[in-house]
Amino acid sequence: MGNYDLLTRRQRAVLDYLRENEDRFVDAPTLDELCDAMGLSSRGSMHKHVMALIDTGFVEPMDRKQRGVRLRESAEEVGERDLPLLGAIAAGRPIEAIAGPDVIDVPASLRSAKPCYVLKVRGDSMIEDGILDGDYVVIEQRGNANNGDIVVALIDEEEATLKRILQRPGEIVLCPANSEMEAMHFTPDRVRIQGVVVGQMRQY
Amino acid sequence: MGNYDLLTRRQRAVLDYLRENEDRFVDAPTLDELCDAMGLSSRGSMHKHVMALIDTGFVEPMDRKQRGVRLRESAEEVGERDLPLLGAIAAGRPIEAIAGPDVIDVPASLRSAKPCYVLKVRGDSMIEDGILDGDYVVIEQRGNANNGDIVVALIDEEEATLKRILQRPGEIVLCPANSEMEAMHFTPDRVRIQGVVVGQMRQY
DNA sequence: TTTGCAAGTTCTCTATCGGTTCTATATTCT
DNA sequence: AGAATATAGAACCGATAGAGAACTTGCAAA
Repeated sequence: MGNYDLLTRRQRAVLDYLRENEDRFVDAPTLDELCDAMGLSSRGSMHKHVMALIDTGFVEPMDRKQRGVRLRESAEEVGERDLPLLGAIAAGRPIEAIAGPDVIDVPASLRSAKPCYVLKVRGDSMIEDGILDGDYVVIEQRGNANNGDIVVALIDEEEATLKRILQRPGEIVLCPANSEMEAMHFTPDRVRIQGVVVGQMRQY
Repeated sequence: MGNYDLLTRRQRAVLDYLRENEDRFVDAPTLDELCDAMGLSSRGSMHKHVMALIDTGFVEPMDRKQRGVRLRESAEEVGERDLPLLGAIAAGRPIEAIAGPDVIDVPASLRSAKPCYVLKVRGDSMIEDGILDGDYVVIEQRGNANNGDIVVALIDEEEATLKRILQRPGEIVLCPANSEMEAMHFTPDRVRIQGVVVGQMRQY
């Protein structure tokens, strides 16, 4: 997300105006309307400011789009460290929505630079790796993993599960960390990796 | 960070003014504004003072940027969420200093409102409670605990240990979560509670 | 399909702001 | 007295800002 400090005063003024009047407009405002609102008389000048806001990421690019011109606030108020809390993961079920906030604060040390999200763990299948029922795991979103990684895997496009992965020729093994459970063997086409655990948090 | 003693009186005055009025300015002040505030009439003179502050590292370099007199104060940037990382705790030894940063970023959800600090866990004594070697635990600093809490306990004013606590009349039991270890029994006068685990973090 | 207009894009030109660099002069301290 | 510190003021120039014109493009009405 853009850095507020990089903006000039006028750019900030435009941004502030957009934020404060986000709901006032049915469609996004046109450059002319913005000029009008801010006492300018040159569309070209306003265009320059808006481009600066697009460059810094505060405004959605509006390439050529006409009519109800796209000056939308891309900024969810998601702070830098808030990651989306997608839901709860339990072995053998789809990821399940949970009540409560849909973002969660994660320190930089527990996440990677890549896109991440958070899941709440249900069940004891990884208990011997110290992942308990109720823990939060930080997942780096990617489609591949190294052997030994703990991954979120989607089986038959249907069941999500959190397991340690072993990729062998023609076979993928998903290993629970619970001696009462069995490792599961699949053909590679049935398993899709959705992410890799990079951090974990527990509240007491 | 710059050395305050290297500054001349006037430079110090400017720095003090900047610090005291950091939030008064929406934008960083201009040299002229600073002159105005401090009763000078020459931009050039102020420029020289500010350059001195930049040289000593108190102010961000403002290469040609407009309104560029920005404090480079680390004070604000040390967020509220940094907690002191006191060291490593291993059963039966004093808390041990460790290399690396001495603070660590902890999200609000993993700490309490009371004073907290962080310890790095050494050893497997709490493994069955999902606290592994290398994990970070967030400790709320207090001298008492409820039965069943995981606490940092100081034994004989000497050995620190992380255990689940059971307080019984005339006796305190410290229970590891590791079936290969034995619970330890002490008379209450030998044990001092130093804090209670309220959060936990693990990096993968 | 054509056509007209609304609205985004790209220019140039201009004014002002504000950081930078000078020189010259004063003040303070050793 | 001489060095370090401060101040004033002028000249310079890049950055910011706005105006306005010309061009392009998408949408919709004719």
